[in-house]
Amino acid sequence: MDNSLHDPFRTTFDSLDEFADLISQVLKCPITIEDANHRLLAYSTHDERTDPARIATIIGRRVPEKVINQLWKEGTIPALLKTREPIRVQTMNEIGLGNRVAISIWKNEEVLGFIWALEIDKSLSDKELYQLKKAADAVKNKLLQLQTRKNKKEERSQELFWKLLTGHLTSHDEILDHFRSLKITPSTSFVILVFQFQENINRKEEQYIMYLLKTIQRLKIILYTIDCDQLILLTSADQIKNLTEELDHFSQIFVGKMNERYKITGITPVYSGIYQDYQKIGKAYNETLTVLSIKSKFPAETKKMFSFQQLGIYQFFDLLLKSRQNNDYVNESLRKLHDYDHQHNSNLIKTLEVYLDHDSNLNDTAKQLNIHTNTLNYRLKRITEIAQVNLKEPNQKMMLYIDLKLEKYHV
Amino acid sequence: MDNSLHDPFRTTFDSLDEFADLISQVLKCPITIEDANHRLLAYSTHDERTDPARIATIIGRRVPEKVINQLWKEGTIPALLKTREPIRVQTMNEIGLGNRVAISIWKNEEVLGFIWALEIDKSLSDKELYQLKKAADAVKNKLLQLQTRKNKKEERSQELFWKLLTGHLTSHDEILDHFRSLKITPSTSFVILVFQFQENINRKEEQYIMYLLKTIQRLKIILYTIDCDQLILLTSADQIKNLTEELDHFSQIFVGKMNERYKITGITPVYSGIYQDYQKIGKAYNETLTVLSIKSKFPAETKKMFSFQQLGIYQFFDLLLKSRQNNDYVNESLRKLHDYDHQHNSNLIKTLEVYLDHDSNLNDTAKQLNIHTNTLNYRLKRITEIAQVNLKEPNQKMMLYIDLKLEKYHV
DNA sequence: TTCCTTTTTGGTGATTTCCACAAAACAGGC
DNA sequence: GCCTGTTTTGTGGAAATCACCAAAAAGGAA
Repeated sequence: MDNSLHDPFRTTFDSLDEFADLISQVLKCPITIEDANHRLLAYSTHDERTDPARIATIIGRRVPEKVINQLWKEGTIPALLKTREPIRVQTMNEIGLGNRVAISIWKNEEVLGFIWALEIDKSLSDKELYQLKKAADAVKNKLLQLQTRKNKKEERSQELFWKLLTGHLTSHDEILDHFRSLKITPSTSFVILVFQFQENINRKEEQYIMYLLKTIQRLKIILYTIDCDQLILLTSADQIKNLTEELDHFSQIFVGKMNERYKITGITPVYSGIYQDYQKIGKAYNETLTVLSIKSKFPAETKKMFSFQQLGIYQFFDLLLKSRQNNDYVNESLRKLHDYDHQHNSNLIKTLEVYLDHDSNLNDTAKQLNIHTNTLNYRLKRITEIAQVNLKEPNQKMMLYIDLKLEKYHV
Repeated sequence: MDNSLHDPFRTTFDSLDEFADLISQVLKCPITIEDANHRLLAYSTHDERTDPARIATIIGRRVPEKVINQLWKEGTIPALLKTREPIRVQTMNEIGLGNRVAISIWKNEEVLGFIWALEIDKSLSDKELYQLKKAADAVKNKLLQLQTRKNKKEERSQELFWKLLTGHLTSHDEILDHFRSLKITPSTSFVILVFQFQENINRKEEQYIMYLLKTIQRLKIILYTIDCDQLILLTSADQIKNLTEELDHFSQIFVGKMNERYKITGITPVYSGIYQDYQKIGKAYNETLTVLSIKSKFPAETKKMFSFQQLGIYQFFDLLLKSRQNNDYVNESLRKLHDYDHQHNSNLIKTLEVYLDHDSNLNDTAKQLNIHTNTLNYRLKRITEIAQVNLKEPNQKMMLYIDLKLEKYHV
């Protein structure tokens, strides 16, 4: 029938792969179907011509991160998220991407996925582009089904995650059973990663987050959930050499992209230590909450600290602050230095603080203060005289450092 | 009468000075009368011959400390405290002491004071020594009167001291009034000094203590009292350059002499910071009690710390310990190092601790550990690798130090 | 045993720290 | 203004630190 010629996709099909092959046959080019997060859903096998980007996508079952990044930068993805029309992409050799056409799959106002058609030897004609659009329309219900199935699984895994976070699962075997039933391979060591947002996360932002989590492929995320203004992740720490660096990097990318792509700012990343025992997920989660709480109290000093470990002395800061305030104790040494500074317009306190901040390194300190090394030496000598302290005693030194930092919060 | 010739001292006299002159006339030599604590009570003026030690005693209204020390070492004072017979002392030029005879003044089993007779040109005959003994007997009642008068004053000053220690006197003027009425000149700055004994201080020990306090002349003691197993002193901090050193020295002498002279051991000295405001005596006292409490909890690490200031980080030690135990947190870095030490029979933990104890000084640390500097350097490099820490970050370093110390108390 | 890795020790030279001394700059009081 | 004491900067030399390399010693696994 003429009708069937006009729309060859008005037919039933069992699997998405079958449908990909159908499109491929009609358009005479290799076809790939992805979900909204650039995970591979199906690909045609009928046509063996392809390019490196497509191979990588099929092998990894998702579009490589650098390809996604490039497509964002260069505008393809933003365009696909706006229009229902096909978008043509020019060859980008640096990421192994040949000429192709993409179209987004829509359900109401939401993008469910994408269809990619490689233009290996020839460009698609306008008619073929129209057919592609029809294909995108035809596939949407299938994708919707997949999505709801995935949503159900997601719900179950979120439930599991919350049980773990709140410490409701105490038996190791029970936990492993849950993982198995959700087809999650548990890792031998893990880290809890929390992103604190400035405001509660709404539906739209949640989609952005999911998109980013799926497309940033640096860390393996086992479970995730959202709680008001927090994004909580359970990530695997297996086979990562420099974990701290990796976590820092991941957080930085996440925060950076949330900002540049969606203009969401003020996200604070924080992570727990590494744990092997899944019963300790609750503990790890509490650790991150503690870090967030300390960071919110002392934002300036803890700016560059993201884990409990890194907090160092700030782990105890509110405890110390409270103790000092209760005993209304003043560090005599610091008082004397303050007095001296006041009377002589000097800045011994500042000198001491910078010196201690720089781990008693003369060169660095002098450089930071823009003074001669000998001047610094002289000042330090004066400090030991006036404050009656011995800067070679780690104990006294630490107390000075801590009291210096505490002073800033004496209201 | 023959009787009066035999005992020329059976007579009444108004003042002790008058009596000293009487003895001097009878024995034909200069006479000095001291109380049990070697404070000058009276001296003869009839005979102008004398020696440097006597001059110094009269000028300072007490026997100089070094003279007392010498007389203890050389056995005179211990002998005087045992026998009621006169004791002869040979010239000791190094302390300006000429030949002389001394006798102790007894009331029942207690020594109330001493009479000194200088043998400038001639030695006292046996008859004269016998007369000296009679003089000592005659003067005892006068001394007893003085003592009870002094005791009353002491009682009043102790009462004042307790009021100050417990913070019952809040008005500055009121405090000054009390001082004036007790004829005590208040100093502009003071320190509370507490000696913690191992057991309650009994009557005999109290006498020893009073004796030592009166004879150690390094610090000016304004008020003192005894509370069960504690000796509490209010000392002036005026006109002392290096107060800490002075306090350390005083404590050391006190503890040393209590041991060598009276075999009382296990005394822990402790002192407060310097305060100007007499209303803060209570605060200063509490400070010393805190120090004592911390020292009793962590005796090994706080061995050489005697003031709150010196405690440094140990000021918070029990707070930190409690916090760590509550959160059952383990420092990952230290755990890794411990693991490594265990597996490889190494001693990175020890190395790190000594290094931190020595304020990151390579030379000192290497010397203490009996290893080559390069070995130490190598180990430190390994430590940073294994523990994943940056030893140039004061924050991390401090946390390591603190956790290292805390570990020793994880039971 | 040999082989391999880890650890210790030694040596060298560039850089940094520490110390003493002195000249110059500066500030405050008179 | 001048005087005095404090602060800054400069110089120079001894000691310490740091970053290398390399040889020797130790310890473990095949």
